[in-house]
Amino acid sequence: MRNLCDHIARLQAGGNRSFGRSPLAAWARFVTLGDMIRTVVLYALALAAGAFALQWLQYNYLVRTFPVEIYIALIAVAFAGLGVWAGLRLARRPAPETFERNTAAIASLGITQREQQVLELLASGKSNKEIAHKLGVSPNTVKTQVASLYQKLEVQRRTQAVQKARELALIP
Amino acid sequence: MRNLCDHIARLQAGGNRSFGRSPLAAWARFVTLGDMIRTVVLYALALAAGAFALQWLQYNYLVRTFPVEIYIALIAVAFAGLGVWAGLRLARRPAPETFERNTAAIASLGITQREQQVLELLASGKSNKEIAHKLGVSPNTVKTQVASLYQKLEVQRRTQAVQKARELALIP
DNA sequence: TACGATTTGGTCCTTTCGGGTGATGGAAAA
DNA sequence: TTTTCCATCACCCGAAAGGACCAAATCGTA
Repeated sequence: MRNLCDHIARLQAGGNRSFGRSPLAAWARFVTLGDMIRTVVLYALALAAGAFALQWLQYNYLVRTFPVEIYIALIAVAFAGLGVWAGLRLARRPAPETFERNTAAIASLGITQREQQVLELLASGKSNKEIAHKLGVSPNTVKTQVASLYQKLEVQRRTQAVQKARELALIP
Repeated sequence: MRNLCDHIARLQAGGNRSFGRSPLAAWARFVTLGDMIRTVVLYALALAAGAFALQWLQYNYLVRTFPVEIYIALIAVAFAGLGVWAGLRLARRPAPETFERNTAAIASLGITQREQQVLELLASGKSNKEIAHKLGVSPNTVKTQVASLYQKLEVQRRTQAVQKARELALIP
């Protein structure tokens, strides 16, 4: 149940420390549904407005004055610009600095809440004694919990534990 | 000379661990000039090809068969699609996983090359003995260098050293 | 050449860490 | 109700790490 090798492949897919290779993949993973819908609606509205304006211009002024090529060029430029804007907006990552804890990994490794707290303090460079003081428990307890963490993470030293926890997105 | 507090403000600006807020800023910082030129040229070629195709269609078939509104819609859709593609391409970050060592911080803290090597191995979870074996020196030497690192980083434990080095972008 | 920085190595001592074992009380599940 | 899991604490022992010294060899530069 606690075999790391069996889990890593699945778990790492859950972490968000690895960014997608294509912008579309990145967008699909990070943009919320509401954000997507808003963007699409905005783009549709802009298209409609543009089309309306073009219709109006067509029947009232432009076609009687300029050759059709200029008309075509204007449409092309306008919609290309709209497309670029929409593309940039779609590709924008909403919150680059957020960190989502890989709860799937935590659950799968059987790491308890208390052990999570200990892990965070451990990763921030605290000693067992400091962690014990901060959590209001005995240093011996912290030792036990740290040892349990080592077992579950399959490491021998605290620097290795920090390294592995960061890889698995257990801590920021 | 080794006062951390005096340096952190300046040094942290040199690290690249903070990503730009707007996609354009991110693009400007990460996309190379060559990449930009290639994208622009590709887009221009696509525009030219589209315009040529439209001209051909206009004088040979479409305008004699369909009303002008359909023609306009086709142009709009085509160029909007082109724009979206170009926008996505422009917004794509070329190498999301790159890490630039904060050499300014390293120099300012007076961290030597050998100490950098030791720091990386230390951060990867190795013990002093393992580091000594990997570098082909005595464990005592590694102890001295690690102690020197602690002084320069103003920390007491190796987990703190890892933490601080990561903050200052001294290591990935 | 002399000086300073770097790299290397050492000793002695204390503290911290890591592994192992065992035990207790409470809460949740079987 | 019994069992299991979690959190807590204790003890021992050895290994690792850390502090405080010292001191060579090397190398670039003033």
